[in-house]
Amino acid sequence: MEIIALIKVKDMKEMQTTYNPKDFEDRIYADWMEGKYFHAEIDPKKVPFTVMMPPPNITGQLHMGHAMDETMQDTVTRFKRMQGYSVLWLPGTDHASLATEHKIVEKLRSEGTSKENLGREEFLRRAWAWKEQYGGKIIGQLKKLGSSCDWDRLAFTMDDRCSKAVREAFCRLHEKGLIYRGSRIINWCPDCRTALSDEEVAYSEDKGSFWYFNYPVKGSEEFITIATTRPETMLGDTAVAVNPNDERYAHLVGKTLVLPLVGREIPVVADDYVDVEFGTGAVKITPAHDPNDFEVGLRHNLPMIKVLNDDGTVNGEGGKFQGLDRYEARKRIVEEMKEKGLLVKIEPHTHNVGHCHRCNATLEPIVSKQWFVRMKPLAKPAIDAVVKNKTKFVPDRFAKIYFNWLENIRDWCISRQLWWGHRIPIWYCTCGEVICSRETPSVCPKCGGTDLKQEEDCLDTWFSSALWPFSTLGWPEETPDFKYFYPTDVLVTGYDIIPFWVMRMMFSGIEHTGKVPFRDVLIHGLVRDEQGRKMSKSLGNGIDPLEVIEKYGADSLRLSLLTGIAPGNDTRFTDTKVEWARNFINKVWNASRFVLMNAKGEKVPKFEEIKLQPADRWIISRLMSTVREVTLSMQKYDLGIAADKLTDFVWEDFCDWYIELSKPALYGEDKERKRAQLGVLMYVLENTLKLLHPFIPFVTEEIYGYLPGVKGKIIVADYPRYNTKYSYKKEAKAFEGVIDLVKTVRAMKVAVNCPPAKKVHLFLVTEQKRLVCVNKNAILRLAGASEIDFISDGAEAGEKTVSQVCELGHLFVPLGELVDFKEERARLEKELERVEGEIARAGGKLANNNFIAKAPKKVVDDERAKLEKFIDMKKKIEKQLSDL
RNA sequence: GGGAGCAUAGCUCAGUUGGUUAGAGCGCACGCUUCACAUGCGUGAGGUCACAGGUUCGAGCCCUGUUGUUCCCACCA
Repeated sequence: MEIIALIKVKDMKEMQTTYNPKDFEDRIYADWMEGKYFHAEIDPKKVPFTVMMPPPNITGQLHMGHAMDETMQDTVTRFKRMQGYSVLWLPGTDHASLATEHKIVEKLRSEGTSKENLGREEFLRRAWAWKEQYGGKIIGQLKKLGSSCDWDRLAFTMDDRCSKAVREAFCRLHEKGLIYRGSRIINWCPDCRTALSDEEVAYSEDKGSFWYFNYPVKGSEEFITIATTRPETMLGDTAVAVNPNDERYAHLVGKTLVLPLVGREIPVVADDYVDVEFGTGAVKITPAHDPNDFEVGLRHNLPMIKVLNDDGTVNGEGGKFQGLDRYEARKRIVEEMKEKGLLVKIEPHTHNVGHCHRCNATLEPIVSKQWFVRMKPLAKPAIDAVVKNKTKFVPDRFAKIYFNWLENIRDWCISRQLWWGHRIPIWYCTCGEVICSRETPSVCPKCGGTDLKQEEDCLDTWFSSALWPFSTLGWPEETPDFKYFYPTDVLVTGYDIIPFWVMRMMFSGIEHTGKVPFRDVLIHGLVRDEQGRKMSKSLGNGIDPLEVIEKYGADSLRLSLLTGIAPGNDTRFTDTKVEWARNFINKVWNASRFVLMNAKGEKVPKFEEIKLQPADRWIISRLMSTVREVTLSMQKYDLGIAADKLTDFVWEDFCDWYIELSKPALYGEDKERKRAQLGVLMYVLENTLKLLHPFIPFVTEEIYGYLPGVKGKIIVADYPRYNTKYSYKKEAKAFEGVIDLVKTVRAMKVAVNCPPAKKVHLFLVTEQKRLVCVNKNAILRLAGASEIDFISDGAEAGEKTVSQVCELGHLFVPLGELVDFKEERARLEKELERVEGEIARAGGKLANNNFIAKAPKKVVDDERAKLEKFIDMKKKIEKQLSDL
């Protein structure tokens, strides 16, 4: 027997009796950093595997949703790294233009100043300081979680790399005519004072009112009654529309109205857009402040009168209402209309109102000159790529959501009236020339003038995020990184981000690089609170991942986030789940400790040279099928299933059974057998740790360090491979009989209230004598028995026995005074009833010719075997009943 | 109005391409100071898989419909 190692175990005293993550998590992470294990190397001999971290906003700190997102990515990348891929997980943060600027503006306000006071330059200086502070905080949190990302390639959406890519992408789109500037109705946030894209609007059902106003018809006593939810916009009315088929108003079409309070003369127009059934069937038309009215205005060539300033106050068009806030103006207008007798009625009305997804202010649709990306030509290839499976959604139902968005997409408003962000690379010359340039131009190419002014606006933050999969790799340069790592392999993100980001990366990647940016999109759900509510600031129900790490350790947090989850489904975060995870890891810790303690000072043989016993083959077989199942699940990104299979194996098979089964040998006299036993324990432990590592990296690395004969770190160890040589299917199946026997004895003892400590004598009618003999000591120990004897008939077990049919045969246990014949009879009868039910079920199936003819042979054979087994059981139980 | 999800044990959820007697955790009951672990061990109770049809030899799983529920999108001023 070859000796692989004298136990090197750092003194076992170092391993505490309970798992204490604080002892090692930070140290382990530092070791990984030190060893540069996260750094991705361009290695032509390896296959690259690339994941781009969705860059967290620098607005604050990581929440539970991030924790899950990052854990999933880390688990996948660690798995792939161990499988031998050249793994790049590229981390970064997002400047989050609007969100960050909003926060800084708020902060300035609390300091009694404003961004206007500071000026653009000083404001940007502050913003960069903010970035340093919060960006750094986020990175610290990612490290706490155990994220194995390549910090050498850390990116920021406004760093030089990304900025260069943004300018390139903008200019290319502009040159192709896919970016234009125009006056359109856009969503305007009067608080943030910027335009927003359609995707950034959050609608909510708000309670409001419906005001009915009379507009007098010019040169007549007649009125036309309109209804509105936003009276203040009447200042900008340039028509009233009715449905062309509406007989009530047919005579008024073409007539002129006098707009109350303003005095402007406006026409009555006929337009299909108007719903006869709704309101009064007459709609005031404010083309400058309503998207539908805007369209009506275009069709009827109506003037557009903008009545609101950027901050939501009434402008000069509003006459005496000028300068009032929109809501104050609303109040005054209603009052005046009432005074003039033009207010017909007010009805309560609930309607969907758009809010700024950042500051929640009620948005105003406003006509404004903005920059847009023409979406139709870009959407098409992005749809095709998913149709053709070049990019796959996991689970695939999210492809539908993606299609839904792209098929109904409107042009993307990309300009923001903000300072923090990528400034649009457009310059205006006094001669009227508009220059789009990658570099800051010094002269106008048209007139040669040098008085060039750069566009004040910034780009939507998602414009730069859209380039993330390749801008971070150096695009537009054909850098070695770009060539090796792009396209990326999988994008991991939540379903709520599909319209903002996934979709935009898709069309941007295809447009700019000619390739889809990622092969798979792994979509996960939201992390909710214990009651299933979304975690939010306003509810105050958010749980800080760092607090959980502080209390339970990062591994526990990670495992709790990955167990019991199904792809794409929301999950609830509960304390009991983390506790379960902590308990599980403690189990791993103690099982390891047990193996190592027993191995201390022993010469442990190589696994390959051990003569395996049935129990050994059983655990090896279980290990192998676990390796296979876990690997398959991981490859399909079924992390929840993989975690379940793995934890089941570790806790039940390895800890509850195999370790217990191994004790007689470990405590026995036979030194050789003891060493062999240790060899198997060590082998299973080592492989188990490797399988667990992607999920709970810290503790597995820590324990790995204690293993004898192991060199290097587990983070770069080879992932276990399924080996058919060790599948031992038949033997493992046979061994299940031993387990069943032990369980049967235990259950019998409990059934008759036999004290667990009382050793019983077992009598067994079986054909598997050898299997039982080999495992005799383990059986006696686990079942709490004193002796086991083979008999050929139950009578040999004596009087006052209880019996039970089990997989290995028929078990009899004399229990003397404990046996209550009445109870025993009842128990057997209940068992008989169950078995008869099974016989009826299986028999019925087999009596069906269609089943025999159409079901696969294996299914039929299994059913036959089952029937035989139950018939045999029935006979034995009946005999036992008659013997009683 | 359009789309998607969910409905399985008291609670929270798994359930891989349809195929043994539908699983887990927590909780519950009973019993264990068994020399790795009480963050533990053992045994157990608990489910007409929302409802109604259909396809199939066979349905928790596939199809149709119904009900309840959650979410996304669109939106009537």
